[in-house]
Amino acid sequence: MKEYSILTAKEQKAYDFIVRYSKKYGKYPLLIEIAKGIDIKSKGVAHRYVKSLEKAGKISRFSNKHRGISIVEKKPIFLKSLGSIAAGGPIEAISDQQRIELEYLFTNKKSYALKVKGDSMIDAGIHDGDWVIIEESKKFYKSKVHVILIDNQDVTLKYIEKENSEEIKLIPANKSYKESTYPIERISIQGYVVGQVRIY
Amino acid sequence: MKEYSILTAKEQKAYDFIVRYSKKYGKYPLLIEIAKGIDIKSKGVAHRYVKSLEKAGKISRFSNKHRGISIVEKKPIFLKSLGSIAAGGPIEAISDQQRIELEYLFTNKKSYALKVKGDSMIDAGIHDGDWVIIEESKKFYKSKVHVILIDNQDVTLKYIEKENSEEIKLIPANKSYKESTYPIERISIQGYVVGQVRIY
DNA sequence: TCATATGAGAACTTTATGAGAACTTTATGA
DNA sequence: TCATAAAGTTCTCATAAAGTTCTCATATGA
Repeated sequence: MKEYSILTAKEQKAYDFIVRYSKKYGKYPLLIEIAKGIDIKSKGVAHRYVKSLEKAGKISRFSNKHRGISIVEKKPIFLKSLGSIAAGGPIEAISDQQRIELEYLFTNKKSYALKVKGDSMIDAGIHDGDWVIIEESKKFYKSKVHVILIDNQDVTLKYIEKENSEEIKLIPANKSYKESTYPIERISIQGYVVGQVRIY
Repeated sequence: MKEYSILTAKEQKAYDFIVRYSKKYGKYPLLIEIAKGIDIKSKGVAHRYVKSLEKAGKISRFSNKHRGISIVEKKPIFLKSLGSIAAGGPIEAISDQQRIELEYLFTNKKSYALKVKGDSMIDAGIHDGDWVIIEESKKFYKSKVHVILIDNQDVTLKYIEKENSEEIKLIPANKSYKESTYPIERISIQGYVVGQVRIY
């Protein structure tokens, strides 16, 4: 029995048929119709494919019901809007535009997430235990928080400034911490923070 | 058997073929197709390369499955490991468990998102422009940040304490702001903060 | 010479696919 | 309600194709 979600050729064909049928007739097909639709004669075999599709999460089924199939819609990451809560307060509902922005943050192939330890960036609103979303970059920007690899060994989150042609200054966002200066060759910029997430 | 991740010439050729094939056909190749693709005749040898690629972390496999190969993306949505970046720094990689937690945060049916205006909760790490994920609740908890509707009109984010049987105290997380007390009938608790997101 | 990389191909195991019988459950009409 | 037809479920049997493991063999460089 299958344990993964890659479909075989026939499973894919069966799935495609179910989608086509339901769009055309507004209802889901019988097993015997699926069998005919994928050029086989046995409804038992059709049933086997239907069970595989269920296991793969492509459809859901109501056991024993006639036409007891339904297609599973993929649910994207999205957030519901505010609904009944009145506007005008210190919070506002999220627009579709912002929703897309958020979706991008989590699906962008060039970014990855790191969990923060320590509080050296607390004044930038990045707390111990938060996650930061990093976009890869070799360059640095004055206003962004960067992921920096020091001596190919230690990783840290800091603001960056160019001290002179051979040195770089790393600036924490916490008054209890000091700035530090490193020669360029000891520093490797990994990327910068594009997002931050906290789970309570 | 190999213990390191440098590919031999033929392994690289096999990997390149798999990438090309999957882009061209939208599915992964059979062993015999890989063999042909790298100019050899033995599917047994192709299998040996495929196993090496798996060991090197370039692909993953579903044993015995036809076309049971898939290419490992270097940067999945939520990074599995830090790669060359050593541990011990102030950040750490995210585990699958945490990834599920995050996914839940955004797909949970009972929660919604609000955008924060103002800085009354800044000491709790909730800044102006952040989004907070709210889980609906009529009850309140001393340690949680709540969404509160006042006089059915104004919405605010505050900590809550019970002052006495008829009054409730709303506590901001910002020393510049004062606590305020309201009679219970003017207050409606909407939910509490379970997550927070910031886009830079 | 020894370890490694490479290749062929046989032998074996597992998967993918199909037919269809036998049985259970559902839908439906009298 | 109840009988019956229709649909869903489970099962065995079968076969081709694909994956896996293995031995044998050659070449090459340290």
